[in-house]
Amino acid sequence: MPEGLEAEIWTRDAQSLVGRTMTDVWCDDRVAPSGLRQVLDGAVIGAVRRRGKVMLVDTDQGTLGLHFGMTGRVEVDGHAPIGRLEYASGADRPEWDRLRLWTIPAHGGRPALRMNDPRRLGRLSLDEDLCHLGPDALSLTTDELAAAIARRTARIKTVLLDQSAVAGLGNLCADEVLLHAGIAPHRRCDELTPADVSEIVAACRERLPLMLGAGGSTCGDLDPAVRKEAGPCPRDGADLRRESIDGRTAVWCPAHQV
DNA sequence: CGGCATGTTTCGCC
DNA sequence: AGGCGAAACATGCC
Repeated sequence: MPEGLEAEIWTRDAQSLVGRTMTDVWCDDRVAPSGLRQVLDGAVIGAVRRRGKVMLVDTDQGTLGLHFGMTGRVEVDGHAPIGRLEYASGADRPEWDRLRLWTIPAHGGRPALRMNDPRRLGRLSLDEDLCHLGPDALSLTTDELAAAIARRTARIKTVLLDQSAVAGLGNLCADEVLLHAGIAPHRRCDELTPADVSEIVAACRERLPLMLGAGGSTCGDLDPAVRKEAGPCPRDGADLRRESIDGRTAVWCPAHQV
């Protein structure tokens, strides 16, 4: 589930934590840097923000970073802003918790911030250098994308998923953007025209805010059911194609994505 | 049981 | 040096 859109939704929800003091921090040491708890204990939260797919909690003692991997999710004050999960049939077992963070003021006895991640591909970081991340997909400009794909020869979808090229896009959003841009996912970057680049940026600006408002990366035209069935294209009714491109499942319409 | 999964990191090869 | 592409990672689900 977690792409940049989910990180944005959780980040917005966690704004309620700003100004609070961390009174207790617990984490799964297998996914956290050593010393994380000691550093953050007693820290005051100054801001909660997002860079690409990463949620960042700024404190007066350091910045905590939350990477969600394939299956990470967040709960704030016992409330999950994204309740329905595509994965794990909604299961949320305590042993999958990777972070529990209590604060003052508190909201009942529950952690103010909790990350749960069944597959444990997610990570926690402290004062991580994120300078390698490219421009954010939600505010992407034509110049930025043109610069990101310049001198690159890989498939456009693969580059859209490269966080150092564009930050925030995951497999679902990349397919959605290309569907609306009318660009086939296997097209090579060096054969895209300026008009193609503009179409991709326009699709980002049009689709990503809509999906964000609708609930995230699973709320596009290519929702999980459509992806699985690979039935008719939601735009023109042609049969969707489902294939692996550079190790990721791509769903696209061979009729209008050229 | 085999295969697949919304992500990143690592490694060999240009 | 840095891009490309495949494999590995960890674990649950269909």
